[in-house]
Amino acid sequence: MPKPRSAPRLADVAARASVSIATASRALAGRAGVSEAVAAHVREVAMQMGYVANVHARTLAGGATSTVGLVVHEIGDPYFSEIASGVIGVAAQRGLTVQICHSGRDPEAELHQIRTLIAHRTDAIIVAGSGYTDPALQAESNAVLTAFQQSGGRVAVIGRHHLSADAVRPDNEPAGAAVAAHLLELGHRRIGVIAGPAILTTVADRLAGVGRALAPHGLTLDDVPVVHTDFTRNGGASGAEKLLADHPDLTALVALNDLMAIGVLSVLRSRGIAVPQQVSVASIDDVAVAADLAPGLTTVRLPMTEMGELALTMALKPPSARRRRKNTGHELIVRDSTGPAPRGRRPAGTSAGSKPSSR
Amino acid sequence: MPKPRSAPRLADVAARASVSIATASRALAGRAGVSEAVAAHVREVAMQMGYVANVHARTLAGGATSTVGLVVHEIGDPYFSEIASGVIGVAAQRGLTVQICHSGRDPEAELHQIRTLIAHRTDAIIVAGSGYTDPALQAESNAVLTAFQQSGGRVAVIGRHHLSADAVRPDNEPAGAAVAAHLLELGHRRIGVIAGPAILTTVADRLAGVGRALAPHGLTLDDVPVVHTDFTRNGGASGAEKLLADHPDLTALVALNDLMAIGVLSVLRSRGIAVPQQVSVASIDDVAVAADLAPGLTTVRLPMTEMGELALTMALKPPSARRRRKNTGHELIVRDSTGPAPRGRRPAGTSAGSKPSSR
DNA sequence: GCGCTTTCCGTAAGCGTTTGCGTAGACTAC
DNA sequence: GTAGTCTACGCAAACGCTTACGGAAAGCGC
Repeated sequence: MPKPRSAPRLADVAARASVSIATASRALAGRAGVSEAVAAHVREVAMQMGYVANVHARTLAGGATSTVGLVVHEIGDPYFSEIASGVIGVAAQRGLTVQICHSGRDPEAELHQIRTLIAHRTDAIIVAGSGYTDPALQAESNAVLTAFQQSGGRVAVIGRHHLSADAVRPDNEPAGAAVAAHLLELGHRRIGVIAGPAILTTVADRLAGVGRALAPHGLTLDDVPVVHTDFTRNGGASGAEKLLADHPDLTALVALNDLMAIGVLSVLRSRGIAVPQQVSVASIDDVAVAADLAPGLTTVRLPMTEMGELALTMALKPPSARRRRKNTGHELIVRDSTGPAPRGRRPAGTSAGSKPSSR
Repeated sequence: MPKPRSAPRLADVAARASVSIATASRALAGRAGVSEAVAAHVREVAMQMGYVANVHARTLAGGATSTVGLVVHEIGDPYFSEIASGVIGVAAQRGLTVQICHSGRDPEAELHQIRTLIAHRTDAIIVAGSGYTDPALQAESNAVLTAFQQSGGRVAVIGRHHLSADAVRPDNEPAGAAVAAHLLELGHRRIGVIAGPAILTTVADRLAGVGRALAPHGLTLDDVPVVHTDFTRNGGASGAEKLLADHPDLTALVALNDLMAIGVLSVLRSRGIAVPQQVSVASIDDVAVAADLAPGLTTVRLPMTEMGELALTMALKPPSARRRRKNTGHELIVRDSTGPAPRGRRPAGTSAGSKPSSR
C-alpha cells in the first residue's frame, strides 16, 4: 500500500471503477439508474478499498444520519442502562447507532443535551428520563423538540412528559397502587413512603397510585409519612433513616424505586431490624439485581428493556398525525422483603405468619 | 414568529447581526480576529435565535466531530454501565457526545461497530470490552483502528487487547491473585473457580492471577476445578451447579466477576448452603450492588467509572509516539461472603471463626 | 501628514455527499 | 432510414460550515 493517508472517498472509488461520482453514489445506495453490471463492479471496488461513506457529508447532502439520540438521567442507574440496552438492541438491528447523554435530572441540562442531539441531526431522539410535574420546566425543551419534529425529526419519550411526542408510558400509577395494595393486604397500616424528588412525574404518579390504594382502607396520603429525597440508593438510605427516626412505629416502607429500596434495606440491616419480620420493604422497577438482594426484594416489575425497544420502534415508524401512546404492563413480584404486619408494636421475635414466596 | 421552517443557519445569524458569515463563525468559535464588541453581539443574536451549529457541516469543513465512540459488550451489564457513566461524564464536561455500541462479546460484531464509528468520523474511539486471547480475532479490527489513527483519529482501549492504542489496564491479574490469596489465608484449599469464556483476556488474566496466588501453597491451576461458562449471572449460576455436582467438597468458590458471583450466591441460597459458613464466595469488580447482596459480597474493587474517565482523558490527549499505558489500582473488599474454611468436611453448624468485616 | 504595521472584517474556496437535470447511445416502431 | 422512447450515465449545484487570503480602516513613529 503506497499511501493510505486518509480514508478513501467516494471520488476515489469512482475513479478506480472508472465511473462518475454520481454513478458510484447511486450504485452504492442501490438506487435505480445504474445497470446491474456497473453497480456490482462499483460495489466490488468499494469493498476492496474498504470504503465507508462519510456520514457527515451524506447528512449534509440530505441523507439520513443513521443515528438516534437517547437522553437518560444517568446511565449508571440500572433502570436506565436496561432501557438503553433495549434501545441499542433495536438500533443495531436497523443499522443505527445511538448517542447517549446524561441529563442528571436537571431540566436545564436536559434541554442542553436535546439541543446537542438536534445539532447532530439525529434521525430520532428518545427522552427516557422522567418528566417534570411543572410543565414550565420543559416548555423550552418542548419548543425545541417540536421544531425538530417539524423539520422531519422523530421523537419518542418514555414516561409522562409535557412534550408533544409519541410516548411509552410506564404503568407508574398502577405500580404504585399495586405495591401499596400488597402491603395493605398483608395487614400493614403504618406505612412510610420514601419518594424521590417531587418534581418528577414518575414520583408523582407512583405516589398517586399509593394514595389510590390507600383509599379503600379509609386512609389518604396525608395519613402516611412521605419523605422526598434523591431517587438513588443513598437517597433511599437517608430517607429510611429520617422515617425511622420520626416514626419508629412503621411496619412497612415503600420505596418508589428499587435503587432507593436497596438503600433502605442497607439501613435496616445495619440497624439490625429484621426484614420482613419487623419491617417490610417493597418498591417498583424490578431491576435485574432485585431478586438477588438480601432479602429478595418485593417489587413491581416494569419491562425496562422492552420499553426501550418500544420507544425506538415507535420513533422509527412514519409519523402519524396524532401522538401515539403505548402503555406498558406491570406485575407485582412478591419476594422475601415483605411479610405480614407484626402484631402489636414491633415484636422482637420472628412473626409467625406464613412467608409469601416468589411467584 | 413567521416561519421557523428549519433550524437557523449560521448565515441567518450573520445576516441578523449584520456581519459576514466568516465573522459570525469566528465570533461563535471564540477565535481571534474579531473585536470583542462584535463578538458579543453575534453571540447575543445567536442565543436569541436558538442557533446551534450543524455538526455535520462543521465536521465536513474540517472541525472536530465533538463525538466519541464507545464499544462495550453490553450496556446492561453494570460493569460496562459504570464505565460508560465515567466516559459520558468527562465527555459532557468537554462538550462531547458519546455514541455507544454493543459488541456482544463477538469479535465480528465488534469489528462492525468499529467500522460504523469510523464512518461517523468520531474524534475518538474507546473499546471497553475485554480483548481476545487469540490475536487473530482482532487482527482486522486492529488494521482498521490503525488506519483510523493514521488519519488523525484517537483510540483508547480498556483491558488487554491486541490493538495498538493507548490502554487503560485493569489490574486483572493482581485482582485474581488478591481474591485467591484472601481465600487461601482463610484456610481454604478446596477452591473452585467459575470463569467466563476462555477466549477473553480478562478471564485469562484473572485466572492467571489465581494461579499465581496458588503457587506458594504448593498448588497450581490444575489442582483446582475451573469451569468456563458465560460471563453473566446465569453463567455463574450454571457454573456453580456444575462445580457443586462434580466437587461436593469445595469450601470456596471464586467467580471471575461479580455478575457471576451473584448467580453463584443465588444457587447456594436456593440449595440452602450457608455462605460463608459452608462455602465462601468471592469475586472481582465490586459493582455498585455488591455491598447490598445477601450476604455482602467479598470482591476486589476495580474503579470502573474512573477507568472510563481515564480512557477518554487519554484518548483526548495529543497523540504520543509510543502507546501509553495506565494501570488501575485494585483493592480487596472483604464483606460477609467469605469466612474461615470449615474444619473437616462441611460442618452443618456455624463456623466459630471471627467474621471479617468490611474495611 | 506619509509609509508602516496592526487590527478587523469580508470574499471565496473547499469539505464529501446526494440528486435534479441534461445528454449520449441503444432500442423500438413505422 | 427517421423519429421517438428509454436507459444509463455524467455534470454541476446544493448542503452549512471553516479558514486561508486579501483589503480597508486605524494606529504608530518620524
